[in-house]
Amino acid sequence: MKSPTELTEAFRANGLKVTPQRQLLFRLMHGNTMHPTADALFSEASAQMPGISLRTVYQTLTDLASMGELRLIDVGAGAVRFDPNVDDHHHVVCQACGDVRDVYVAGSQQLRIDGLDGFAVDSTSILFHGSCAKCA
Amino acid sequence: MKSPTELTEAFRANGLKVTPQRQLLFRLMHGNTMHPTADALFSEASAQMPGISLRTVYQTLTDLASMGELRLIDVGAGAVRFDPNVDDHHHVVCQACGDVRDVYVAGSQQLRIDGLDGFAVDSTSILFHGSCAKCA
DNA sequence: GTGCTAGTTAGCAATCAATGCAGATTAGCA
DNA sequence: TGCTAATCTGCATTGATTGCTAACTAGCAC
Ligand SMILES: [Mn+2]
Ligand SMILES: [Mn+2]
Ligand SMILES: [Zn+2]
Ligand SMILES: [Zn+2]
Repeated sequence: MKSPTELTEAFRANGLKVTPQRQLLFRLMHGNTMHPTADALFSEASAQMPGISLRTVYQTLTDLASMGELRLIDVGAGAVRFDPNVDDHHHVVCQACGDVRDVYVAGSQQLRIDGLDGFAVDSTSILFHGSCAKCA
Repeated sequence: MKSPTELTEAFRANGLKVTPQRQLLFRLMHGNTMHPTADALFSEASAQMPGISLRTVYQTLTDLASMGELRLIDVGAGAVRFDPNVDDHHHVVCQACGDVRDVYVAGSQQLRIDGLDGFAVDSTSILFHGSCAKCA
C-alpha cells in the first residue's frame, strides 16, 4: 500500500475526497502487518476519532481494495482480513489464536496441477494452518 | 466419505441414530463432486423429502465433518461448501460461475516457506482462482 | 410387539458479517 | 464565500449459520 501522503494524491487524482476519516485509516493500515478485520480497525480508529462509523471503515477499505492498495484475506473463519502488503505472498494462520502472518513461498510456480481439465488459473492462494510460537 | 451402508454402521457405533433424513443426506453426498453448499443440498433433499429442514442438513453435515467424513471448503465467497472427498487434494474455483473442482497437486511438500518464524504448519490449503472451460 | 428414553427434527429466533439506504455534513473548487 | 458532488453516520436489511425447544422417533429392553 502507498504511504498516506501518496494515497492522498491518488484519491484526489481519482476524484475521491480526502477526509479526516480516510486519512486516519491510511495511517492505521500503512505498514500494518496484523491483517486486521474491519471491526478491529474500527476499534483502533474509534480510539483516535470517537464517532467514526463502522460503515465508513468498510467503505474506505473497499475503496482501497478496488484501487489495488489492499488485499482481502479470507482465512476461513470469522471476518475478512485486510492486508496492505500487496507483494506476492501467502499466509499462515494459527488455529488457536487466529493470528495471521505473511509467508513468502518459493516453488509455487513449479506446482504440478492434475485435474485442471480446461480450467485456466489466474492466481493462487496458499493458506498454511498450524500453531504459532505462543500457542505451540 | 464412507458409503451410506458403512456410515449407518459408523453412526450407530458412535451412539448416533440413523434417521431417514440422515440416510438421504448420506446418499446425496456420497461420491458428490459438486462441492455443494448446505443450501444446495437442502434443495436437493427437499425434492426427495418435502419438509426436511435446513437445520437438519447443517446438523448432519456438521456431524459428518466431525467424524472426518467430510471436509469444509471455504472459497472466499458465499457459503461454505461440503466435500466428501477427504483425499489430499486442493481446489480450483471459477471466478465467473463459482464452480469448484478437485485438483491434485504434486510438489506441495517441496514448497520453501520463508517467514514462518516459529510457526508449526499442520496442513496446507491451496486455492486456484481462474475460469472454467465454459466461462473461458 | 410394547413401552421407554435418549437422541433427533422442525421451526423459528438470534447472531455475525457485510451491504443498502437516505438525510445531514463537508471537501474541494470556482 | 458559496456551491455541489462526494462522503459520513446511523439504522435497516440481507445472507449464512447457530441457538433453542417442544414434538417426535430410533433403537433398545422387556
Ligand atoms: Mn499478508
Ligand atoms: Mn474437493
Ligand atoms: Zn497462536
Ligand atoms: Zn465458470
